[in-house]
Amino acid sequence: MDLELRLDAVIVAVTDGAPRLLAIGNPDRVRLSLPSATLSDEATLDLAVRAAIEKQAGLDVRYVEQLYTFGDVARREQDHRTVSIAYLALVKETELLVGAEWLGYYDLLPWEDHRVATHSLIESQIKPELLEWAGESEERLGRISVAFGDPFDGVRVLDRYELMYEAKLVEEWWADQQMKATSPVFGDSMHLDSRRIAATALGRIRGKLSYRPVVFDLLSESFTLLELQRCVEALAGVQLHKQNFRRLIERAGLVEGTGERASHGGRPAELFRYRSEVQLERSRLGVGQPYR
Amino acid sequence: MDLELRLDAVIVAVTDGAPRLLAIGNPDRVRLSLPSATLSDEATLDLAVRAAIEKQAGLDVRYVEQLYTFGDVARREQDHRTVSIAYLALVKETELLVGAEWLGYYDLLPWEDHRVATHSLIESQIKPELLEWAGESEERLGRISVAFGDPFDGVRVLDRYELMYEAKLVEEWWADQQMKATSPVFGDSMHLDSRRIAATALGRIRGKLSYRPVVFDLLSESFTLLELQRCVEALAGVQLHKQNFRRLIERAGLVEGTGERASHGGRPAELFRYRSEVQLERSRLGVGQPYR
DNA sequence: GGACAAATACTCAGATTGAGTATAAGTCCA
DNA sequence: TGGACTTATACTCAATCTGAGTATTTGTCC
Repeated sequence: MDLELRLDAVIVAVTDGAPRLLAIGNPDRVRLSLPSATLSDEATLDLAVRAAIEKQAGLDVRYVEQLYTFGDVARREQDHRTVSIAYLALVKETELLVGAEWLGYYDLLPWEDHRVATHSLIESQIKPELLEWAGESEERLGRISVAFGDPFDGVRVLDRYELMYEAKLVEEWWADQQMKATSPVFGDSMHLDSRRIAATALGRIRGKLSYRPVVFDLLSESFTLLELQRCVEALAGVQLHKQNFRRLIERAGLVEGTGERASHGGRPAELFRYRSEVQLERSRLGVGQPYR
Repeated sequence: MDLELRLDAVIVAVTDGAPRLLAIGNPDRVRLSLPSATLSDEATLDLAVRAAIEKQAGLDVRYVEQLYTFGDVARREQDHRTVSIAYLALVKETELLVGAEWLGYYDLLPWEDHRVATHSLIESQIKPELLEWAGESEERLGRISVAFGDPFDGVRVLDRYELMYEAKLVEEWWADQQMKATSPVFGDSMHLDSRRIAATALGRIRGKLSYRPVVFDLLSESFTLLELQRCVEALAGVQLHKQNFRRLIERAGLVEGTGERASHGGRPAELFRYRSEVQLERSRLGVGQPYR
């Protein structure tokens, strides 16, 4: 069997309260896909990924983490296996080279953003389709109730995407069958597995949020507590309770005031910076998830 | 650069209150290593791993999960890269084929078992060495205090192994330099990266314990609550408070009584079985960690 | 100088957690 | 046959954490 090894990267930034990921044009000119590179001669995989990103996209990578290795035999071409090691990278959004663009995460996965009235999208459009697909199957009904159930579990992004795929509710399913969709599909599609990998990445970020200080790799050097909160909310896809959020941040000792203040047309807020020393003090950090 | 792709498996079982992992003999006849296979023609990586394990070891694999993909250029042989996709598999311990054996996890990583008086091993033997290695370095001191600090964070198994490695406290460091150890080393060593991968696996299991029902893949069909607790304790490496443990198990609805009872020389306990239906009911399950 | 926007300060009930005490129901052996 | 011993099971309780508020301050912008 023919074998190919690639590195794929989900490069994430948060701007204007929306998480975005970097996508590049594709030979087929239709769908975008994740940036991808062949494995170079660097000593470690992490270094190879960083090098590839900095070369291809010219971005200053703050954080890199291995996501998952995908290696299914391609649905379309048998007798050929692409093993792709997917990485998650966090950056600050900047100007891009031509050929690349930022996609809104919630344009790809609209059912993941619960800051807005996504509830109705799920309840009135998605769930009926899913339930029809499930029929009497206990197994399917169970998966639906866990993935889309109440309380909504933000981390299960991949579970939800896979349900959508199996229920033919995303264009990728139809593309994999080399068909045109004949029933409604949701969210903007991407090339091959790109959207699935992006879903994996979002789930990972949401999971880490609560016990690792990942947000700070997406923010500027200094920020107000509200900006911090908005960034977390964008990633988690939920609105948080301001007072409780602050209580937590303070208790965790994650940030320190700079003394300066920023004003955006309200009472000016103090500017804070991340105290990177906490990594050396405490073990479990991060800006939890619930405290709605 | 020469490139090779392999599948490695950390096959874990819990017997007599001790977590164990499967190791196989090695050509060098000295150190044991993890079972490993080349990638076969199965449609997915998971299937390839299952097939390899069932063929090589004849075990009934209950659960399989991808761990991590390691791909550093070998420290010993330059110009050659082995990319190994490591998997975690959970089984019930059974008889083994010749050439394979069960290793006690805490023989490999003695500093991980806090059910016994490991505290003194760390405080009196390991920490002094680590501190000497750290010297004045804030970064090193911080890592030590987080990895070995109080409260002890069970999940950071890999962090601890890596500190031990960097501080030359495990035989693998010396082997990688092709030297004989001239200062004390801790735990039984394995071939190349095997022990590092094993450490990754234990960390993963401990992490999952609290939100996925992984224990049940290691237990028999029916078990007493104490057996369940002992199994969790073995993996977590901590002793738990019996009453609080039971309170949690009941609240979670993870198990149901079978009506039968088992006696081991005390008041007979009721036998329970895992309610696999919970997976379809609730989202966040598992048998938490703390409730000391 | 008022309307507005956001920050900051407190409060409070209910749930969760860590740690016990008390008692029941078996086995084992002298 | 009846302790001694083991383990199960039932409750209790204080401290803390969480979710959800209310009230007050301090700026900016017309």
